[in-house]
Amino acid sequence: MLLSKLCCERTKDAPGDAKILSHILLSRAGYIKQVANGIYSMTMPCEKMSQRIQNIIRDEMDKNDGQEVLFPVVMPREIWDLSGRYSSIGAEMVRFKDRSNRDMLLGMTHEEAAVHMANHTVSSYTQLPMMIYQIQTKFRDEARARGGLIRVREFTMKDAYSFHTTKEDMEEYYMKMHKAYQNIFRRIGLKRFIDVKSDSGMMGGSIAHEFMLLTEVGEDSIVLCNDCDYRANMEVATSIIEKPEFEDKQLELVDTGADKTIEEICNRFNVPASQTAKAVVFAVKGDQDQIVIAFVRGDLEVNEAKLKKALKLDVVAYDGGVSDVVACGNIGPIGLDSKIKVVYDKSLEGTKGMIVGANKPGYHYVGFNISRDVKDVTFDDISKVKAGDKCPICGGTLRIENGIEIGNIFQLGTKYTKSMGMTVTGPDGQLFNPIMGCYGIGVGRAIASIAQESNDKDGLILPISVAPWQVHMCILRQDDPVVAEKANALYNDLQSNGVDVLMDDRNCGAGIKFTDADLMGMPIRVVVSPKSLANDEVEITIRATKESFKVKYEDAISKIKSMISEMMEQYK
RNA sequence: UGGGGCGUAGUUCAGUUUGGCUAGAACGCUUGAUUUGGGAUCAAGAGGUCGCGGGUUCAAAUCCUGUCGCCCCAACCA
Repeated sequence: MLLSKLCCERTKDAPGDAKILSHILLSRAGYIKQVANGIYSMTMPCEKMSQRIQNIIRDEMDKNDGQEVLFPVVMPREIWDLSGRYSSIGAEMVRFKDRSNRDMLLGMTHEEAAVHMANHTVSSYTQLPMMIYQIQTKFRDEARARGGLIRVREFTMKDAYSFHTTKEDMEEYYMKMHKAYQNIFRRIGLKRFIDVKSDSGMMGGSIAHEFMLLTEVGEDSIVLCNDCDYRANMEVATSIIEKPEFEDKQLELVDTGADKTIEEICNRFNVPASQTAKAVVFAVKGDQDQIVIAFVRGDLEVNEAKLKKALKLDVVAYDGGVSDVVACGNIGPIGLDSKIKVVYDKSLEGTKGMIVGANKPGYHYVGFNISRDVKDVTFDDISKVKAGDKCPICGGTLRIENGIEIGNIFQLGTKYTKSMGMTVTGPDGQLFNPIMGCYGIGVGRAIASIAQESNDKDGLILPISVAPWQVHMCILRQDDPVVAEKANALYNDLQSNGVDVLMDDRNCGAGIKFTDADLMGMPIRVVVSPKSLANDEVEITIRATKESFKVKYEDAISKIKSMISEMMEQYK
């Protein structure tokens, strides 16, 4: 490809609204152009990178007997009614009517389509296990897209669906896909990625893992142990809660004046926050009258994902004032309206000598003993892990990092096969619902992740496994006919030797060419100039290290080819 | 869905507070000359319904109003 003709404009300035590095660099290099909120066009270099990533994904899927298929982008309401998700998914799913007034939708995930396909093709257990996958555009009308390609509304995704006769078979396959995912992320050149246990969310099912790129700009919080390999998404992370013992005293109602916050109470009584309990008010989603109060120890926070799981209810922050609930701010466990649903965190189990609100203006209880003072309490793990907590596996110290979700795998079970009525004849001649797994990777997000992780002050540093071109040739003194001829000959020979080359054939200064080459990030730069040609040499520079050396013109092709295969080694 | 910010040339922005001459700069682009190893110099040039609609005014990029779009924070997020 000749750079002079490439539809891809590099700029010195990033768009004013680009805030994070991957967005800035991909924009400046001309790889992406925003068309609307969360909707981007990709120029040729970006699309080539996308295709290389897709081919690596394909390779790993095919190694696991995946069958590439294509589901429709537009689906009728009916198959989504079967799974119940036509109504359970909100505004994120784009719905519309076709010309004959039928309800249609844009695919945001394809479990329904996968089950529909499998249901009409598989009738015997002898056809299982089977995995089908596609690489296709999805549309999710996100409440807020952000960060360039990090979180978009329209994106290319690989989604795979496997069908099994037994749970054991599904679990075994799940582990294979887990391994395939690690291979994919390593092969596209990501370094700081990990897998974490995650919440299965609205996908349903039991076990799920997310693959995360650790980066400060990540939207997810990940809990990691410094001493063992425990790691989990904040949504499901647990820790060993240390429980300091406080003296068991008689329950006493104390006038605490205007003091309300944990901090004020701690100061008044000179006690640690862990000797208090705090109440956080929620309401059931869609019904602000149905109030839920979560009690956690004063030094902890409520983890909403865990709370929802414990309640088996979707809750949201209560938007009314606290005084609507108990007529004052001092919410406590004693004497609450029985209509209010109450959840206690495990951190409060067995506690004595605590200070809690009294549900009475200006008063708190001191000496609260939960097993003595409250009837029929059950405890759930609903608190958030904090940095410095003890690891639930080894007792080591936990830390928290941010991450971008780059892939996820779910053990779905029979959620979709059952609801959509997919049955297969088993070995015993009886019908059963196949057990499913599903596995997703966002291709655009992978590109953003590479850009986010692999760069320096001058621009992108693309791994050779995904770089749109392996070699970026710069011709200095394009106007010199000898140089131009030699450069063109090298360009053609490299291509006929199977090397992907981008050649900067513009008649402009060296600085401009080097700056653009650095920004665009191809792994190998080859400079052809009068200076080097005077010694019958060309200059080769490695983008990642800026290491530079000269080779004889006639040796250039073999040297470059051997460099490429050497560089490719680590992405095999 | 709350809160905040922004919309002026291909790009990044100034100008809006306090209405007033032909709407500006830099980068990019075109032409010519001189240049040519880390974003060159000189000269000439093209490029704008100031997001869109309505209103106030002798006069609107500027004030009022409606609307659309974009960004950030929070909530949400298979």
